[in-house]
Parts: sequence; C-alpha cells; structure tokens
Amino acid sequence: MGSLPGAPMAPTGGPPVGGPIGRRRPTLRDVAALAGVSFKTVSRVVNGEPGVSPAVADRVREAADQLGYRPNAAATALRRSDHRTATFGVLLEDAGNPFFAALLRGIEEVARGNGVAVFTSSTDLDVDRERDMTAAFAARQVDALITAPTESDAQHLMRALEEGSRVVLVDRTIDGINVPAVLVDNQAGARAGVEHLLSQGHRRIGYIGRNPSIYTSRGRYAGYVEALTAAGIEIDPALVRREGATRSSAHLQVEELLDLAEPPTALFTAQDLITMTAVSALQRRGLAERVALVGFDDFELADLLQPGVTVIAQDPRRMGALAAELALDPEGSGVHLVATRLIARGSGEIAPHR
Amino acid sequence: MGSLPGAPMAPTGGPPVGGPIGRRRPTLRDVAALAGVSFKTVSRVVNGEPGVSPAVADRVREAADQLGYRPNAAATALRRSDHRTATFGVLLEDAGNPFFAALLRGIEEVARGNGVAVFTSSTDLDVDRERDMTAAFAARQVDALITAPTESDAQHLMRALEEGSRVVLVDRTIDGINVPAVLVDNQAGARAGVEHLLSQGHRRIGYIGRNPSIYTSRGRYAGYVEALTAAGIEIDPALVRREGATRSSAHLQVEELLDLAEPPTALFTAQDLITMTAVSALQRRGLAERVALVGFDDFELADLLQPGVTVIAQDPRRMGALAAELALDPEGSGVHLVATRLIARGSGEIAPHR
DNA sequence: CGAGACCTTGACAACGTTGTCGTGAAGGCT
DNA sequence: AGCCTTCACGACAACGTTGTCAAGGTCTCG
Repeated sequence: MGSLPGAPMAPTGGPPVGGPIGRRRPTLRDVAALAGVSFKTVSRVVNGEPGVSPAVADRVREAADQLGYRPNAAATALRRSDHRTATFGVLLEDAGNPFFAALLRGIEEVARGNGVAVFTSSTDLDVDRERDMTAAFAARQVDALITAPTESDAQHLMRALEEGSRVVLVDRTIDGINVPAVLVDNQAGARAGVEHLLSQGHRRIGYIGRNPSIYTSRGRYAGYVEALTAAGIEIDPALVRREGATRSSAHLQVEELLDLAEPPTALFTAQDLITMTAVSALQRRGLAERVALVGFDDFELADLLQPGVTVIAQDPRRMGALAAELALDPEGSGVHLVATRLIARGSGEIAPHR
Repeated sequence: MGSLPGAPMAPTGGPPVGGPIGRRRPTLRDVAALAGVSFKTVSRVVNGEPGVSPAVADRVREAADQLGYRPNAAATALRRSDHRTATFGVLLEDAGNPFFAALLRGIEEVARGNGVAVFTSSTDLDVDRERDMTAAFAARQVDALITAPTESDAQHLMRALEEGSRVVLVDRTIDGINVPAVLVDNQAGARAGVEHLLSQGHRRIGYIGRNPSIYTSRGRYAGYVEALTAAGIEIDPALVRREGATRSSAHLQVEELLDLAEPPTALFTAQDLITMTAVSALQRRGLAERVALVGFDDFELADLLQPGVTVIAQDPRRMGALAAELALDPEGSGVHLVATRLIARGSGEIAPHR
C-alpha cells in the first residue's frame, strides 16, 4: 500500500470553507438570539411542543435553518428524564458471517425507519469482548441492546437492564433473565433436515456441529437425535462431531468421518460455514455426488454448487427486523419463533451409496 | 412466524427482576460520598489524572467498584473541551454485501482496540438516506465518519467536518473535499483481469458492470478499456453493459450478451454480485466451461464452483482497518492504496470457444 | 525558622439541553 | 367592570461530567 500525501484535490464547488476546524456548532442560544426569543422557546419549536404562536415558531424555524442548527445529542441524552438516546447497541458473533450480516441489516432497517442509530460490534464468541462491549454500549445509554449472547452468564445483561437499557435476545437465549427474544426452533429445523435424509433411505448419517456451549448447537443436535431415535436408529458416537468451530477443524472432522471403516452415507452440518467446509472436503474427495448433505442455514451460491446444497433456511433479515421492533416497543415481550424451511437443491436427495 | 407471548422461560436463578426501570446509575457524586471525598477527586481518579495521593485513590477505586460506577458518556461528551466521544460512524452501501461486511469488521477491530464504539448504517446507494445518516451521526458527535460515499455531492461531508468530525473515505472518493481516503487502484486491477483474458487468446470480451455514477465502476471500466486498447482491440459497445445494478438486471445483461449473433468468448464482471449472477446465467446455459470469466472482488465459495472463479481480489478487511487507523490519527491524511491481486481458479483460464 | 515551591484537594462554573415554574397579557364569563 | 382561566413566553435549575482556580498542607532550602 502506498501513501500519496495531500493529493491536491480540486476544491470544486466547495462552499466558502471558513476553515474545517472552527465554526462552533450553533446552539439553542444562537438560534434564540437570531430570532429574538428566549432559548427555551427555540427548544419548544424544535421539539414540536405546544405553546408557541405560529408567527414566532416560523421566525424560529427560519433562524434555525439559517444557522443550520442541529440539536446536540449528548446534551439531550443527559437532560431528558426518560433518558432516551435513540440509539441501539447490537452485539453479534460476527458481522462478517452472512447470517449475522443479514440479521444486522434487518435491525438497521427498522431502526433507521424510527430515527434510531445503531452501534455494532462482533464478539467472535469471546466472553470478555462481549462484556466489554455490553459495558461500552450501556455507558452510552443505548435504549436497547440487541444481542446473540454467548453462554457465559446473564450478569452483564442484568446490569444493562438495571441501567435502563432494554435487552432483546436474538438467535440465542440464555437462562436467568426474562427479556424478549427472537429465536428459531432449531430442534424442529434440524429434525426436518435429518428426516429428509432418512426418507431417502439413509441410515448412517454423520453430524458435524459446533460446540454444545452454543445455544443453537444444542437445539440442532437435539433435532438430529430426535429424528434418528424416532426412526429407531441408535446414535453412533463415531458419526458425531461437535467441535467444528473453525473452518480448519470442520474440515478435519469431515475427513475423519469419511475415513471411517464404515463411513456415513449422508452428512448433516449444523451451520453455514461448516456446510461450506463440508462441500469443500467432499469435492476434494470426489464424493460430492455420492455422499448426501443437508446443512443448517442457507447461503449465497448454495444453488450453484454441483450438486446444489439442500439446506434448512432461516430468515435472518426478518429475525433482525422483529428484534428491532421488540426493542422499540416498551411492551414488547415473549419469545418469538421464526420458521425455518427446507430447500431441496440436490445434495440432500442423493441416495445411499456404499 | 408465531408469537408465543409468555413462553414460560425458566426463571432459573434469575434475580428478583424488580423491573427494568429501577436503580439509578451511580454518579461521581455517589462515589464521592461513599469514599468521603469531593466528586472532583473521583473524576481525577477515574480519568487517571495526577494529583491524587495513592491512599485516597485506592479508597475511591474501591468505592467506585462497590457501586459499579461507570462514567456517563453523554455528560463526558458534553463537557469535554475536545468533544471526543470515542465513537465512529460508518456509512457503507450495504453491510450485507460480503465486501462491505468484511470492511466493517476491519473497522470494528481497530476501533474496539482503541475503545471506540462504531455506529453503522447502510445506504443502498440512496442519497437521501446517506444525508440523513450523516446528519444523525454528526448530531451524535462522532469523532470520525468513515464512509463509502455515493456521488451526490460533498456538502453533507463538509458539514460533518465543520461540526468537528473527521471524515475518512473508503472504497470510493469524491471531488471537492480533501480528506484521507483508502482506495484500491480499480483501473489497474481491472486491467490485470482483462489482460489475463487477453493472454488466453480472447478477443471478444464482454464487460458487465454497475452504473458509471459509482466511483469504482468508472475505474474498473477504464481498466477494461485500457487493456483492450493496449492490445489494439476496439471497444465493441454491444459487448459493454454498465447497468448491472441489481441481480435480476445483471442476469438479463448476461443473457443478452450470450444471445448476440457474435457472443463474447469471455466475460469480465466488475463486482461480486454481478459475478455470482454471471456464474448462475452461464451454468443455466451450460456454458460455464466454455465462456471464460474473470470477476472483480473475491467471494466465498468461488473456489468450489465448477470451474472455480478467477477473480481480482481486494482485501476489504485491511481496507477497513486502515481507514479506522486514519480516523484515529489526527495527522492521518492522503490517499492510501491497497493492492489487488489476481487469483486464478479456472474460469479465467478457459480458452476461446466458438 | 521563615519563605517559597509543590502537592493534594475542593469549590464552582460551564457544556447544551429539558423540565418546572412564574409572569404578564389576552380572553371568557358573570 | 372585575375575576378567573388560558396562552405565550421567559427565567432558572438540573442532568453528570471536565476545566479552572484557589486554599491549605507539607516539604525544601537558605
């Protein structure tokens, strides 16, 4: 990377630059002086409070426009009795993961529509980071904290609640705290996926998921167990891998399953990144058309792979929007479930091979 | 989606939820009272200012811990002479697009390391939204606004500058404003991609890009033109499509190019989503192995498609990190270029077919 | 032993806003 | 006409913090 210092950019049409650092932001008092009223009257006009004659209000608005007045958010937050800041904090595992990215967009959209600004941060499952950012958001007095919590404990969330922020859980929940949540029925979704494989005649179905400490992982594994049990198939521990946290380790798990003396004829992968990794491993072995695969989470290009990848799709954008609505509504409460749906694209419809 | 109002969440070990609104947050004065000092002394301890005896400082810290004191960010922002809020605003086209998502993560990472919280918003190229969010961030006195600006004009950014926020441009720049920027040499990158196709013997190379109003689109198209011109090939307007903004329209453009009497033997697609769409269209026609393809932007799974997709890769995470560093450094300035690199995966190495 | 320097601490204003209350004028009613 | 209400507006405190300054104590040094 090179650094081309101070490229002389044309000051094309730039306004009369008085000097970037300089002009103090106009305040209520400045507007008041220009309009010839008290600053409290300006405050009333700006906030649309009653008790100002139309003539004066017009004069004030004109003065405000002329000076380019904008309320100081910090002062407002400090003074307001309800402590509203029109700000949300969003704390997810990884804004780079498409699932969470879409979820964030859902939140953003609803927030923007309501004049709310959104703080974001990714935790990468790091508990300390989660705590730090929760604290940072709470210190900034967010109206609501929307979070996909790691297990850890609810302490920091309780604290945020005490300090006046609403808390809304999304994607994951946690014991010991009673707040609104937007979840997916992971168990039902996973069960549907595994049942889909069973219905193709598969009996040896491998499971690759993330660490059981993650809420969603537990539900999805439970769905796997439930489906097999209902079909009268005993769980073979050799076929179950629950540590596919990172890509490289997921890759390893797939390899190990395929290397078994009696390898699975189908795989159920419990998260998007794991599914992608599984596709990669299967392709490398030339088994993509022989070993069936169903993954939890839909992802971009799943339909363009050979074969297309059958998935249990969630609707993260909707989940985010719903969470934001719950965050906005002081009466919002309860657990809201967003449905999953199976999208068959080929990989899940491969018959058992030996 | 169903809404299960009070799904009986286990109140496992939940503390006596007295009600979200309750305990007032402790202030400097509360800590001072407990420690038996003046609130100014507490302020000094909290901010690590000198002039407090170790004994007193310890006592204060103890009291602060006991009460769980946390500074009120609004009051600090209001009072500080430098107006620092330890807050950035990030305004990108779409946090759901993997390129911008990665860029955001790069920003987040550096910001978090410096105790800075990050506001995010997506514009979807909507100029009004861009202006609104710039205003919203400026009103919250962000220390810096990191943005990938649409063309519109620099007015709102000038305004943000005047109000004391630093402005850093990323991915795109704009005339009429002199601020630090992190960019990519789009022209050189695109030229390298097209030259790669030329070196395979292609002479009819289609171009599908976004609207020229987008900064990156102009540079990439210029690179295409430059490469062809240097090879002594005249630009055939029939092979150039510069309106592939949305997926559906991009799909259409690809179809149209392939339907030409003399269709291109290779395609250069100027953005990740367009590339994905092109892959989809080519696959549908069974031409994925016959028509060469090079795309700008790397993306997930590009290596698992058949054939793998050859791309000009950027490093968005690094771009974000760099932008955040520029935002942090009051002396930061200049245009910083981040290199692109060609990743050959197969699709770009297909020889011309007729 | 006294003067000056330094160190620790506290009092108080100020940041820009909202909330509360007071005041004077206008208007309605008997 | 006189009284009470309503209306429009202003004065001022308060939010929780930082910046400035002054007060008092201790230490150093001649």
